[in-house]
Amino acid sequence: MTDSNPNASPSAPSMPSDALPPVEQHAQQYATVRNAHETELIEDYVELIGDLLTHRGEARAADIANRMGVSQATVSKMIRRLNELELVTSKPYRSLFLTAAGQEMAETSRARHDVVLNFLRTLGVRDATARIDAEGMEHHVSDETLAIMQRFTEQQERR
Amino acid sequence: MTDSNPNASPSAPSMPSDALPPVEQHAQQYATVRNAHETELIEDYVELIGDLLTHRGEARAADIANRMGVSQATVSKMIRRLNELELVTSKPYRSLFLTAAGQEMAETSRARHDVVLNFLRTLGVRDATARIDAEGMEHHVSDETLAIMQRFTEQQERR
DNA sequence: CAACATTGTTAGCCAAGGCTAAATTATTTG
DNA sequence: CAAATAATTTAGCCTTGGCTAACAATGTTG
Repeated sequence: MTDSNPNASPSAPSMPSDALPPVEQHAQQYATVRNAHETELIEDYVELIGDLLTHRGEARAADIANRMGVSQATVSKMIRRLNELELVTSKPYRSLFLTAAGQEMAETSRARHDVVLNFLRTLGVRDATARIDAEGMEHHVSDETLAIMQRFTEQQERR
Repeated sequence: MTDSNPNASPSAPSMPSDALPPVEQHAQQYATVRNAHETELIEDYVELIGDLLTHRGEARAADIANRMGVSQATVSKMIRRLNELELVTSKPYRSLFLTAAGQEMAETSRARHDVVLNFLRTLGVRDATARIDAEGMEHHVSDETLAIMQRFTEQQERR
């Protein structure tokens, strides 16, 4: 057996470079990230479809492809998946709609996204940068952290 | 052509739900995220190997597998990739070492990781949560945001 | 030092998420 | 309303990053 001393100095509260966390905790961190990766693309598509429906009245595959920056073929394949997951309904060659589950996911994602984006802006990050960072961070922020970000943003606004 | 009005109300500074960003910017956001995904696993492995070398003196495939929470076969395959990318050197059945490029990547990743982790702690996020969130956020935080996080943490500490 | 346990590698499978090229369906317009 | 254009889908390819099972090398210990 290697790694026989799994938790040398479990928490050295804010030093430059901590010791390694206990094996189980460490593995849990990575597992959480892998997990997030599985759902995040799905959420991004659903969120985008929701936004297109809200702001444009319809969500066409071509628009999604343009905004995602991928080929139409990729979008078409993805829509099939979203259909299987019962997040969208679609008739061939027609615009998309969200199921109830899809709408809920879209709203949740949108809300998280907004909290993160506004938090970054409040911190003083430039708008374009904040948008890029928020897109990536959105799926990796726990509910706990999200709540703290929200509170922080509100406090700053109340100045 | 659909989506013919690409930038209705380009920036409404901090309202609950913004309008859609211009198509090119929107595509850029997603492209940045996709890009990050390509490198982040590599960086996580390299960072972990660096940490194991620092704190344990050696980096064995079994330890990596345990800490990553994946099978040894997966690690073995990954090590081959890291070798091809000239980030690590390895002899069969022996411990790993980082090349100069690998060391640089490990240090950079570690530094980013620490900034994000300490920022979250400073915000008031619980340690275990902060560790999980930092692991995911690390690869999606721009240099600009990172600098702001660093400054924020330092300011709070100086109270 | 032989047997057993641990560690590492290889082969072969799978799903996801990209792509291009070709075929099909809708829509617009001369 | 026919022809041209645009949108969508399908087929087939590729890479990544997981997995299990079988095999090979190394290390440990009775």
